[in-house]
Amino acid sequence: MSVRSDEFGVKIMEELLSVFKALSEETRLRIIKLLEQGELCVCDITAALDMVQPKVSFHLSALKEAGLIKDRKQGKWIHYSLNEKDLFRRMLLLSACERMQDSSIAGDSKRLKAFLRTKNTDGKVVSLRSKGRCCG
Amino acid sequence: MSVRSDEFGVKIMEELLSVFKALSEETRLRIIKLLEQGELCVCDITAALDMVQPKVSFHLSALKEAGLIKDRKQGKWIHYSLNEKDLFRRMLLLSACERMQDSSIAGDSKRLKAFLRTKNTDGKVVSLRSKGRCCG
DNA sequence: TCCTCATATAAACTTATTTTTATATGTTAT
DNA sequence: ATAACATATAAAAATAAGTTTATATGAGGA
Repeated sequence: MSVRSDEFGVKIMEELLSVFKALSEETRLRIIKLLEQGELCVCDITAALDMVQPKVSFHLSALKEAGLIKDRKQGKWIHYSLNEKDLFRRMLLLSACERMQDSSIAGDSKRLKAFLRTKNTDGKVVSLRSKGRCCG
Repeated sequence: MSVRSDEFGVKIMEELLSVFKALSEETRLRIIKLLEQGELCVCDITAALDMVQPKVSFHLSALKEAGLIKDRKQGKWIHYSLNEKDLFRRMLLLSACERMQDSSIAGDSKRLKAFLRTKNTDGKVVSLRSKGRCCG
């Protein structure tokens, strides 16, 4: 039982724990459910959940730390999306999302859609590469 | 959106959370890994983990509450085992156990085996229905 | 350059979870 | 009946996680 193999073991356990911990909080599950529909930036998620932005950032960082989501920087914005690279995480994300098809999170999706509408109809056409405003 | 369906949704979310929360603690993952080998009573697990008994009971109750393990009373003893009824939980238990094949938990299994040996060789034959001592 | 926006980070605070220690409950052996 | 044992539970103490409020950073636009 070498030091090296012990450290390897500890890492595996810590990784496993960080994934389950990330999934064991309601806000984070709601974020995951929102991201099921595709890439979203922080202000989208903040609007959908109707929460203050640092709170959302806090949870996004836990999810990212656990390897469940990834981010993509684009100018001022950071777009988050589900991390589909790893099969284990993918399975967890899928089965969690599958279970969350209920009315308790319907409001999130509703608010998201409303917010995305205002983003695209405030006079400026917002394309993927646009430099316009992100939040209405 | 009736009250009934809201309550239903809340229950689903809470159930999902309780399962992930149960899996997001190291002691509990170690217990699950031990139970992979089969039914164990509290004193077995306590010896294997080298922890105080109320701590083990505390974590067992969290796992049971989440539906991940079940118990069976037999005289003075309570035997715990993985709950294989539900497919989702079964998948989680399996994939968690699969990942825990490392040296950081090898000691648990080693201590368990040593403890089980003393249980069966302290002069009394301990059968399944035995009324003898459980702990050496 | 200066201002605004999107997001992150830090510090103080609040809440939740875990651990410990002590004790209760129920079972079997004497 | 009494004692020993296996386990649970409760209360207090310790630790961890989440929330809030304020501020920092870095990118565009004016």
